[in-house]
Amino acid sequence: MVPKPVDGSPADEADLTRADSLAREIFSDIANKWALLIIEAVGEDTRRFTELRKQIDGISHKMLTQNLRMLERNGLVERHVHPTVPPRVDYTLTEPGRALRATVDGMCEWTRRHLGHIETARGRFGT
Amino acid sequence: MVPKPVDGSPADEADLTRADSLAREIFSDIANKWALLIIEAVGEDTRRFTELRKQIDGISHKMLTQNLRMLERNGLVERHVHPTVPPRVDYTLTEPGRALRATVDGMCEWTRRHLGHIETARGRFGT
DNA sequence: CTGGATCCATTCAGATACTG
DNA sequence: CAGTATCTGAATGGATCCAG
Repeated sequence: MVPKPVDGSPADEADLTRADSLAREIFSDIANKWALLIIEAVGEDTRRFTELRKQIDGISHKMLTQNLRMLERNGLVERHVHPTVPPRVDYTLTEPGRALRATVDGMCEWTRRHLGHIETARGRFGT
Repeated sequence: MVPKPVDGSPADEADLTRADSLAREIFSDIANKWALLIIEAVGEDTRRFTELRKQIDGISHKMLTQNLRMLERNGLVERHVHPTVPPRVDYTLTEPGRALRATVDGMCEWTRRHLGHIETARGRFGT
């Protein structure tokens, strides 16, 4: 990510470590199962809360809201509340969100492509 | 990943759900902070246990071994034990591991590119 | 040096109940 | 429908000790 806090010039050392720790924090946020699956699930469309809940399968009400808030906080998804009754909330990816999704697509594609290799690797490993 | 268990032809339904659940399991394995950071850290080179430990910073002895075992089990890293004393163990990425690393690179690049956007998004969000 | 095992605090995540 | 809050068991992760 950022090479390493090898030791910078005293002047911008603080900035470097701040940027670095921010990067690590963001990375930790998004490098989790649910966040990535949610980003995948929203896709190019606009999705409602319940749609996402059904689409992701296995995710709990709590984890979905929690991760959606986190993604919103980091500016990856946008939240549109329609002041109707019953309420309707639409989620869409922001531009950075869509950019991230492209790389997540890569991971999904990777998973599909290497399913076989992984299965045999597990066999050799002994479970 | 795999669209959804919408309902397949009875014949291969079992296979589909098996492949699907396997894919989800793998995705859950690798979509975690440490696994991705380790893959990044090993890179094109061959790395020793202690090198990784120093390079990743923040990772504990336990998490490193645990994740290395998991990555090995899934055939993403290879483990070479030199029967010397003191022992020396080298880790390298397998071909699938390197392929995955390419997509992880994308995520790192993404993080760098959008640091600014995220910081301002957080400001607007109110923390 | 590498790595397993154990103990223990913290965190996480599911279930449930309650609002607008 | 969407979301918050709380309670509780389960999983996580760090520290430490031991071994080849």
